[in-house]
Amino acid sequence: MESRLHKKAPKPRTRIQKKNTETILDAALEVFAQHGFRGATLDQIAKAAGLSKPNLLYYFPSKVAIHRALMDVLLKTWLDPLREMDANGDPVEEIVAYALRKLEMSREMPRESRLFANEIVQGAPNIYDKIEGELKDLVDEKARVISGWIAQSSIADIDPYHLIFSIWATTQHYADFDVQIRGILRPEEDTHFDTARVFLDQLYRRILTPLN
Amino acid sequence: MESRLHKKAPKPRTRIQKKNTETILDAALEVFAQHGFRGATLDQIAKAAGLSKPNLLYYFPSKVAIHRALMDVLLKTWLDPLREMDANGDPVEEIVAYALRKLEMSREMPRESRLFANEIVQGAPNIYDKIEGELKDLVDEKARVISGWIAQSSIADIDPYHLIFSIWATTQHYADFDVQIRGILRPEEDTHFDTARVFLDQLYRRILTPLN
DNA sequence: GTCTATAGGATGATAGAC
DNA sequence: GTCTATCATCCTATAGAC
Repeated sequence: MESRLHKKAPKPRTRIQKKNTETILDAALEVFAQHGFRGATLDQIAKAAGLSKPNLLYYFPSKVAIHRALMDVLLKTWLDPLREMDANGDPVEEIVAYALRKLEMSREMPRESRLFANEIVQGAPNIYDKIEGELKDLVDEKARVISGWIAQSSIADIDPYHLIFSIWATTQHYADFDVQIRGILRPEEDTHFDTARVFLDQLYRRILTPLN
Repeated sequence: MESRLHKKAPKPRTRIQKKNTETILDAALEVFAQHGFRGATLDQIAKAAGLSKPNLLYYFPSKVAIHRALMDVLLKTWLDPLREMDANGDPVEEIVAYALRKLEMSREMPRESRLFANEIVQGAPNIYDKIEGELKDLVDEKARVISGWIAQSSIADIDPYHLIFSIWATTQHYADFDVQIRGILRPEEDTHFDTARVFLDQLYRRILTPLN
């Protein structure tokens, strides 16, 4: 017998269930990312998923349940690039590579970035505990690594936390403020990700390289 | 007789009208910034303004009218710091000063920053014309100024547009992602704006200073 | 599992007394 | 100018047929 403490989406057992669950989450990602939690409606999600509204609610018990399911996956994948930063690698290269990986994520997963941005800008009502928890823990750990690199003069002396913040800001900006950037740079194709890559590589390489 | 082409808020003529209009806009700024356009309700705004809902709609004909009134003021004040960047000043100092002014705005006007962020992340439905218009024009103009400085070797050779984007990103991040930063840095008081100032000063000074 | 129909509540906006 | 009462619509969620 299943737990009754929390209403949950049924664990997808059949192929159809799994497929529908994924379709719904993908549709929900699209809609939540563009309109925010409150601005998104089940009608929009249902339409995007090609299902009826009640059928949506057969797979997920409520609107918040869909959003929560998305958020659970999001934070994990969102932090993967930072986790990969290797304390034993070359300091400058590790940090620059991290920034470029983040930029790559903005290009490949702009919807996830905007979903996250919507949540944070509005006060992180649904993931504040995770920010104070696993996110803070990971950042603290990596900040210590960076501090170590600074102590051994492998990189220039800068605040590790604000360095990480600046990497988040500059890279996610290309996904979150995409319309603004397109409005200014105009070009039809997305060549601005290439120029952004060059810029950020140059930017972080220059601040990190020790002055000696 | 008044124009019937566009429903408008009554021009505030008496002191009371002016005061109420301002109270409403301030309340609306608070609520829209935190919940986005769709997430905000007239009830919330009315409560925050200390007025009844119908009384709100006496001063503004609709919810969108309030939002529009806010957006009109916003874009202007938002671009003021960039306008102040002086082609005749010292190049490095002008750009660093611009970045620090933007950071100051994030500290003093976080609600405006989040209002803007909400609008852009969700695709700028209400101000896209202004982005393609006055915003693009101003950025183009200042990018030319920066290109001139690069041409005369007063600053290092970097993409002017992405430089401006990075200034927007790194500074607005402290307002828009405030909860995240607080969750990680934790301190009770807002000392992180001081450390951010030091960091950004250092950051932009280092990339801009020519290598010669 | 999927649908139509609908309950039940919130929300933007208006009517009309004062 | 400001209020109470209310309308009309939209939205989340459920009931129940198939």
